[in-house]
Amino acid sequence: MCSMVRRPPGIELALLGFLLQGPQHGYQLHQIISDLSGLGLIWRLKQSQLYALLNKLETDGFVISTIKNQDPHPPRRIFELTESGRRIFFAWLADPVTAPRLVRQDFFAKLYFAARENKDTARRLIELQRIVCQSWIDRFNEKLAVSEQASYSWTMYQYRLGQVKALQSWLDAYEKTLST
Amino acid sequence: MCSMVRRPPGIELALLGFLLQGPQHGYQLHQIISDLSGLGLIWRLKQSQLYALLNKLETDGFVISTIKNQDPHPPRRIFELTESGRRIFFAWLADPVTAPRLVRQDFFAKLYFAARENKDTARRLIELQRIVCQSWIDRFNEKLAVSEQASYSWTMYQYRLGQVKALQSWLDAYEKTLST
DNA sequence: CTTGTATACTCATTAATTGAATATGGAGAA
DNA sequence: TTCTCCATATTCAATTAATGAGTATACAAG
Repeated sequence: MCSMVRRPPGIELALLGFLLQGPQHGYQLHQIISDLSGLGLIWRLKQSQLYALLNKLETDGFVISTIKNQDPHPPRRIFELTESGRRIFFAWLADPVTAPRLVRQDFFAKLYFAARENKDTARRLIELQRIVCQSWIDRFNEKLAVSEQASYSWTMYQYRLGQVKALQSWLDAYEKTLST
Repeated sequence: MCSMVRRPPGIELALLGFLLQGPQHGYQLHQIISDLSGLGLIWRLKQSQLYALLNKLETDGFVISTIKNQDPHPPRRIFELTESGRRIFFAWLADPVTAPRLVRQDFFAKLYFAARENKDTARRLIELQRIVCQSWIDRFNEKLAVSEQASYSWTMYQYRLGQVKALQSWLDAYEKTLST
């Protein structure tokens, strides 16, 4: 029974993010999060999955739902962000991701919401992520230094170093577009 | 009951790969696959998970297990590759991965076994992956061409393009080390 | 008048993951 | 010696997650 505080995965935080605009029902949220010009590029989830996530968020107290009858239309379950949900969302938004493999989905989800907030929020996120990115570069360089040249791990770290360097370039380029 | 043929995930194929060397028991396989200078850099799995995977592989007929008593030591369950298992492994090994997100784990697992086979196998894999990688670059360029500049999807594709280009550079560099 | 699609959510089943349980031998410390 | 800790080797029950189908209505198009 050691429940502690669950750290919801990025996709749940994204759900919270969409509820900032105001209460929504599940079906609506599913459409929004599946939008192929937005987070649909990052995650795809089935309806039943989405409702499961919303249930968890409600158990954690990050959202509350109320049934709203729309007779004769099917009744809607409206989800609303709680104060606790708002807090955890902004905490998540302010933090860079801690591993390169989280960039593709989690970082870009954060960026999505940061950019929709305002340029400063986006800039702050990029700044922090740049620092973390630099630490990855340093770490991989250290790993390379202690790996036998052309060994499997050396080869692998060469690749990973290349990936994080490409990320760094991208962060630089993106930051420039924000300064205008 | 539409079972069809299950396409096992990369980690199961890796298990088959380790059985090429000869029959092994689960505990041994767990140690081998967890080796931090090998596939342990890519995947980490718990013992109980490993046995679950082996059970699936046996159901599919890719391995067969026999119990071997080692009294008074705990009995071992020895796993052996079947002909069908060997076939599916080499088919997997010969194919490049079909999506950028599969490079980090699946492609590098393939490379691990390809390189341990011989240089030609590795070279063939790299060659094929280069072709696929080029197609990713083309695709992202097309996406960029039809995306509104500085839109979210444009931004995202810029990033993805950078990543696959870095992969391409790495493939080039790695291929050169093979030619010596 | 019929077919198809959009709305809106639930549920039972299957699949995957987890941590713990089991049971023994051997190494090293006290 | 005796105690403790770690390595060996696998299984299992229990929790969690994922999937597809089911339900039921409205509305538009053909």
